[in-house]
Amino acid sequence: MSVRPAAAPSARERLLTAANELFYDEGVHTVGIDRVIERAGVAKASLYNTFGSKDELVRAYLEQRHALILQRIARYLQRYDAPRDRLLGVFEAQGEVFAEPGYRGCAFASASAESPGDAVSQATDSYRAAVRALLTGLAREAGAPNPEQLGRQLHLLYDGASLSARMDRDPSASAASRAAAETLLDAALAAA
Amino acid sequence: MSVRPAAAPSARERLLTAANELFYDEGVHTVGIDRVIERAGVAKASLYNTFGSKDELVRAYLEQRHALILQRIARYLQRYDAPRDRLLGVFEAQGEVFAEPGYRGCAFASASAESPGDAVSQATDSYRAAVRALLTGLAREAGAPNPEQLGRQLHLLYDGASLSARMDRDPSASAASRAAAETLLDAALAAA
DNA sequence: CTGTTGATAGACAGATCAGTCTGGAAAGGT
DNA sequence: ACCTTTCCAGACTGATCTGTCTATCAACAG
Repeated sequence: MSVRPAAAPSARERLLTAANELFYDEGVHTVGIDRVIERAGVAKASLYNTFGSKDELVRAYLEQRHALILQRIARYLQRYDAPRDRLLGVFEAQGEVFAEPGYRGCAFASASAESPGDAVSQATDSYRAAVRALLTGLAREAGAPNPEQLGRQLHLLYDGASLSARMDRDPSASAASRAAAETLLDAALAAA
Repeated sequence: MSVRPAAAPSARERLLTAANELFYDEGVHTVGIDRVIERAGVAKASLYNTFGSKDELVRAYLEQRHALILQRIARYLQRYDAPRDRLLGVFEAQGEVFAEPGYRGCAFASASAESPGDAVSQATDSYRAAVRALLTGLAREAGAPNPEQLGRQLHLLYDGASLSARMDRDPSASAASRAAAETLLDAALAAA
């Protein structure tokens, strides 16, 4: 909202930063309100004035992650021109994320398992629809005869890779998913 | 242990049954000890004498599910002879599970997101290793030149299907995963 | 009949959580 | 200088959770 040049971040921004770190690292359910406001250096009343409830703070946390993830992928795909490379680049971008030291799996999958509720469900549905649209669009650009079908299969790989990277503590899941995506893409193009 | 013909189930059995229903339906973290013992019709002291802690009860719950899931797949695969059909049958079996009314995703993925800890981690690692071995073995029987690689890719699809079926509330994820598995298998065999 | 074993019901302790409320301080516009 | 808005610090409520402990009861072996 504000156009502050480099001033102190607002209470809202500090809360979102703290929530993002704590919720992702330790889990939405494990981390209490007190931990968040302590790290943000903010009064409890400010949190409830700004967000209304913990559920809504969680929603804002997920919406922020949604935006950051898609930005990151878009930035990564800029380095490629060929549609085929751009499609496979999604899985390479995932590999970068997996390799980061604090990777703990898909924030949406974790949050929806930890604390089901309307706010989390809505944020999750929105994120998943965006990923699906991205993959379907890339499949279309790559010339797949049935982009919806290929997009869905790629989404399965995308989900499976994030789950596997977390549960097996193995970032190389992205290499396997990239290879599988390549196979699926080639098969789809061959059938055209 | 006991060889009772059809007598009353032991406290341990009743606890496991209650834990299985409640933990899976509502989440490991959400359901308290009191709910479990109430449904099992068992005293709290009996639970702690039998399992020692909630974490160990969760471990027993996951180990029970591990055994039941693999039994179910094995039973399903008995109807097929051809290695190719048996491999793809894993994804059909998954589809049966997805279509059940109370399906809420992979119990291991949920539990490890909800309550990380040694007991859950160990049970999860064991389950994932078993699934990986199953898929790799089927890939080998089907004649894949690199069964480990194909098994891993199939595991990605298996994980992705369970995550997608839950998060999108769409049991047809298994049809997409089966189709993708078929494509991956054919490509692996063609490369042989 | 009696002593032992194992189960039951439930109170209790100790900790933690979300959310409300009070009281006061700082900042910024007029 | 004043006033309004925003923010901070923290006490407090009521609920919930795991795990322990006491006390009672039933069955059964000797």
